[in-house]
Amino acid sequence: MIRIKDIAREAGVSPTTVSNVIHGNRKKVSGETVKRIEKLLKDREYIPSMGARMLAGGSTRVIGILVAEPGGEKRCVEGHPFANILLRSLEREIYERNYYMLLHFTATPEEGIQFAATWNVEGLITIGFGTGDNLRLQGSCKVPIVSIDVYYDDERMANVGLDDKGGGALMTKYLLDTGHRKIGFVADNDVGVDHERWKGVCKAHEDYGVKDACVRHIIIPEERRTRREYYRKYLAQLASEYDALFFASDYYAVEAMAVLRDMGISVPEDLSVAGFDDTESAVMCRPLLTTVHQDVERKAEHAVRKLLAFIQGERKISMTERLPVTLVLRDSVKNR
Amino acid sequence: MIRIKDIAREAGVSPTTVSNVIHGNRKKVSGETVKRIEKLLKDREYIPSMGARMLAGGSTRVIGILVAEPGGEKRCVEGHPFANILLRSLEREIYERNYYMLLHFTATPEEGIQFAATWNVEGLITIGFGTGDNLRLQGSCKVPIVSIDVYYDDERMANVGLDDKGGGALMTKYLLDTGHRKIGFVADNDVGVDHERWKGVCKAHEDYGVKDACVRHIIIPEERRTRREYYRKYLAQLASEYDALFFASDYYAVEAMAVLRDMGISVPEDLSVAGFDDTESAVMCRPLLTTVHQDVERKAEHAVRKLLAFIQGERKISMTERLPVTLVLRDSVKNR
DNA sequence: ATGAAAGCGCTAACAA
DNA sequence: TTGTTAGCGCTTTCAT
Repeated sequence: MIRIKDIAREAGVSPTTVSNVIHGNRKKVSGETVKRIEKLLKDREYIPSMGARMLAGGSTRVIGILVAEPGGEKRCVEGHPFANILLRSLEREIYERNYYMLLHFTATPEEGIQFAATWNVEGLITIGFGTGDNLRLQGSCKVPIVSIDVYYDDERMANVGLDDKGGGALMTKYLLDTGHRKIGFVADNDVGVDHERWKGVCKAHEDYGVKDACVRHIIIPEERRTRREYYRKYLAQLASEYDALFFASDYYAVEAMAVLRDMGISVPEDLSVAGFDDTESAVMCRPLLTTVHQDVERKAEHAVRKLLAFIQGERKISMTERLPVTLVLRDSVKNR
Repeated sequence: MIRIKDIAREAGVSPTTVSNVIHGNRKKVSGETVKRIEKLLKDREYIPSMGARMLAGGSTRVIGILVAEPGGEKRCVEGHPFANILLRSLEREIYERNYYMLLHFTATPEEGIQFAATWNVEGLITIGFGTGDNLRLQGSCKVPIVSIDVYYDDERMANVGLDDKGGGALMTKYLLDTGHRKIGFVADNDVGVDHERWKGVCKAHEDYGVKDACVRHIIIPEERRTRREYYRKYLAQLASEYDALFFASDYYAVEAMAVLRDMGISVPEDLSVAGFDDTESAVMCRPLLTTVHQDVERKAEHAVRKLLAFIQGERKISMTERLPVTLVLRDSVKNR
C-alpha cells in the first residue's frame, strides 16, 4: 500500500502538499507541483485509506441507507417492488458524487442510530420508515436525513416522494371519464402514501361532481395468505358491487386480476382494474394493466441530491418534494 | 461521542483493559472487571469508531458486495429477479456476524478493485460477473472473494450457485414423464448458468433414452424490444413445432405466456411451458407456472458463511458449492 | 490481570 | 507556496 507520505518523499515535498493536491486545493499549490504530484499519484496507484480519512477529518464520505424491515418480514419485496432499482440508482448517484453507500436493513430506528454513529455517516436516507420512526431517528442523529416515500405535512422532515394524491386523482378522473360510477379503492392500510392516494380518489370525485357516483376505501389484509382467503370470500362480491377496482399498487392489482380470472370474472369486461406504480409486472400480465407511472430512478436522484445539499450546508432547500406521476393507459380498464 | 478512554477513566482502568473486554479477551481480564466495564459500556452507550478501528488494526469488518452492471443497463432487474431479496439476505447475514456491507454496482472489475482497496475490505462477494472478470478481480485483490452464480469448473474460484444442471434435468425428466417429446429449451445465451441448465436438459434426454424425442436449444434476444419482435415473428411457429417450451428463467416464461395468450395459443392445452427460479411472478400469472425452485436466502447465507470461513483462514473449504433445487408442479404443464 | 506507549494514514491549524 | 506538527480513537506489543 502506498501512502501520501511515500508520494511526498518521492516528489520531494511535504505530505500536506500532496494532500492539498488530492483535495483540489489549487490555491495552495503551484500549478507545476500539482501536475507533478498528480502524475505520481496516478503512476503509483495511490489509493486513499478511508480509515485514516474518517479518523482524521470529520468527512467520512459515507452515506447510510436504512431500509425498514418490520418484523423480519421480507416486506421490502412486496412493499417495495422497486427496491432493487431504487438501491441501484441510489448507489450510482452516491458513487458518482464520490461518496460511498453503506446499506443496512433494520427493524428498529435504534439500530439505525447506532449504525449511523458507528460509521459516522455524513447523511442518511431512509426507505420505508413511518413518520414516527423517522422522527425518532431525526432526534438522535445530528446528520441530515432524507426519507423516501414518507408523508408528513409538517416541514420537520426532509423527504422525497411522489405526487400520490395527484396520481390517485388522475386515475380516478380517468375512471370517471370512462363511465365508471362505482369505484373501489383497494389498499392494505390507510396511512402515508396509500392515504394520500385515497385522498386523491376522493378529491377527483368531488371535482367531478357526479351525484350518482359511489366510492369506497377497501382495506385488504397485508399478509398474503389471509389476503388470498379474503379474496376467496369477498372478491366476487366486490366485483359485482363495483365497476372498477383501483388498487394502491400494481402488485395487488396483478394479483387480483389473476384471482379474478380464476373465478371466471373478465377484466375489463366485467370489471375494470387499475394499479399504481407501473412496475414490470404491469406489462407481464394480461390484460396489460392500466396504471400510474412513477420514475424510481428520478426519486433516487432527487433524494441523493437533496441529502448532499443538506450536507454541504445549503440553505433554502425545500423539505418535501413530490415527483410528478403520469397515467399509463393500457387494457385493464374499459369504456362503460 | 464517548470513547474507550472515557470508559477507562470512569472505571479506573486502562484503555487496554476496556478494549480487551470489548473484544471478549476474557483470559486477560478478571471476571469482576469484565462485568463492571460491560455495564459501563452499555450505560454510557459506547459506540466504536470504525475509522479508528480500520486505521489501527487491519480488521475493517467491511465486506464489499460488487454487483456487475454491464453497460449501465439495469440488467440487475431482469437478469436478477431476486436482486433485492439477495441483497437483503446478504446484509442480514453479514450484519449478524458483526460485519458491515458496502455495496457497489460496477461496470468494470477495475473499479471494483479500487473500491475494495480504498475500503480495505476483508472480503468480497461478487454477483453477476462472468468468469473472466472474476478471475481478473481475484488476481488483483488479496482478499478472499466468493462469487454467486458463476460457473467455473476449475477450482480456482470460490463460488456458490445452484445445481443448475440437476434442475434442468429434473424439469426435463418431468416433461418427458408427462409425455412431451419435442422440448425446446429457451435462453438468451449459452454460457454459465444457462449452459449448465441446458446440459441438464441434454442429460435427462440421454438418461431417458427415448428414440423419438427431439430437443433443441433456442436462443432468444436479450434486449427486450428485439425479443418481443422475435416473439411476434417466431413464437407461433415454435408453439406448433414443440409440445413444451422450457425457459431458462421464470421471467422469460411468464413473458412468453403472456404473448402466447395474445396469440390465442393456450397454455398448457396447446403447449406446455416451464420456468426456472420460482420467483414471485410464477404465482402471479395464469396458468400458475410449473418451475424449478431455488432458495435465494440460502444462497446468500452460504456465500457469507463461505467468505467468512476464508477470512478466518480456515482450511479445507470446498471451492464451489451447488445448492439443491426442487421441482414445483403447477398448472402450465399438462399430461400428454 | 493490568497498564504504558507506539503508531495506523490522514487532515488541518499554524508556522515559515 | 510549502512544511511542521499535533492529534483523530483504537489496537497491540511489551512491560509490570
